[in-house]
Amino acid sequence: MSNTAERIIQASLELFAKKGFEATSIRDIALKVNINSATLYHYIRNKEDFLFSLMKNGLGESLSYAEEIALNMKTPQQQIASLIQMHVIIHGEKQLLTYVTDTEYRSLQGEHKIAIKKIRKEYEKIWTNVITLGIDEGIFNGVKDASLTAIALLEMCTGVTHWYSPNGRVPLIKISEEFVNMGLNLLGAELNGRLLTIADLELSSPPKYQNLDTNDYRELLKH
Amino acid sequence: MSNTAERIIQASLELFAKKGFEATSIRDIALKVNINSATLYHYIRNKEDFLFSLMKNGLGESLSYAEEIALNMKTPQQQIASLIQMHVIIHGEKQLLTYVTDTEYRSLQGEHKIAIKKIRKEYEKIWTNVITLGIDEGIFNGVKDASLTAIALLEMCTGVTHWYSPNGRVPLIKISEEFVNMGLNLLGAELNGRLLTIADLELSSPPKYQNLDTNDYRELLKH
DNA sequence: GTCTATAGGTAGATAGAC
DNA sequence: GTCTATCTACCTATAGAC
Repeated sequence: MSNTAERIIQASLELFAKKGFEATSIRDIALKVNINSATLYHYIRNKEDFLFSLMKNGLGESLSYAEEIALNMKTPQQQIASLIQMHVIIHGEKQLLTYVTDTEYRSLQGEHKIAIKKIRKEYEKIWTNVITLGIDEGIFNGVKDASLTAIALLEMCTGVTHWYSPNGRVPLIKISEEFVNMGLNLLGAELNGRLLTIADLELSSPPKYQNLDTNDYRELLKH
Repeated sequence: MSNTAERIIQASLELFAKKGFEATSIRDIALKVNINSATLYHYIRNKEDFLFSLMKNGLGESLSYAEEIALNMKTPQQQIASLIQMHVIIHGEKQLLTYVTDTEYRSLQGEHKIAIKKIRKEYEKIWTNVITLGIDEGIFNGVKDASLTAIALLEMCTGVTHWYSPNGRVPLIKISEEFVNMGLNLLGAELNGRLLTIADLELSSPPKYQNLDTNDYRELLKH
């Protein structure tokens, strides 16, 4: 795969994140990559299809991680903690992609919009199921409505993509741990009469999501 | 103030929310209001200035509510509970305005961008201060980093604007109460060894933010 | 307060040469 | 794989009549 393809993807993500998809023109991307705008169409079918590929790729990866966690982690506490940590780290490490994915849904059309909505729903369903299980088993005693709780937690964690900076005061791994603790608090997960924390859980450490920048971009383009 | 002005604002909010600001043309708005696109410029200076006015108005109202809460509520528990409830209800009742305000920051330019950022920071500061106070007084024992906690809570509550539906399963007032409970859990606010809930707090009830649709639109337009 | 007409520019996308 | 040239459509905004 050519270097030009990777540069197109990187430049597009930067522009889409900074200016927004609609405000970014084909010529803006071409200028940043230092190619002619007509050359872009050798790599992409059209602008909207390109956005769809980016979003599908980003969401698909998160979904497969979530499925793996739901399968491999034993207790609801470990499952929700791992989901939170994975979600936060991905939204920090792959900030441009998650930011674009989270903000440009409106620019999708027809079947593309339906397909992305479906992936989102599957992802959310995994969170809801884990929380439902935790409530039913009497582990999460601070909440009653699993759907509402899942959506609240998801929005809280997704928000990381809006404010996180790699140069910020708190490193991403620490942020992810604090978010796990806040999540466990929110759920009312207790251990021996005190609030459960991430230190009480045996999670795979360090999480394998930490280095995600070696992406395979092949599926994002038309060839 | 003419009826046309209100219809312009309503149509614009609907289009900006559905398609996005950049994807909405002056002609789209004019068509929806059933006027010529040139007539629009009798009411607005230009498209970007109009967006700024909408956002400034929306954020300014939230900020003044937050200032009132910080001033009138006595304890950090009451303050954060009221802030959460107010934020959630506003994001449900004024969904179009908050949605546009929360998603179109990128389309602002120069001084407008700076001004909106400043209001956001002031608003966030109120939340951070309340949480700091609660931590210092030993009331919020589940968190340590007030800034991180404030931003997490804010993102969680702001998310309501993305998924809330007036026709949904749970009424807005109930959602706001659940969010207060989740927020208190997250902070680790306890009472006699158990998690504090909204029922333990004496909040003004029903909240005055419930009916907000009688807006004064005068400041949003150029006259 | 609303219109017609239009200026001046940029948009996404394609044809076809090399 | 990259370019020049270009089509058609649409964009924001304004001038000026009524």
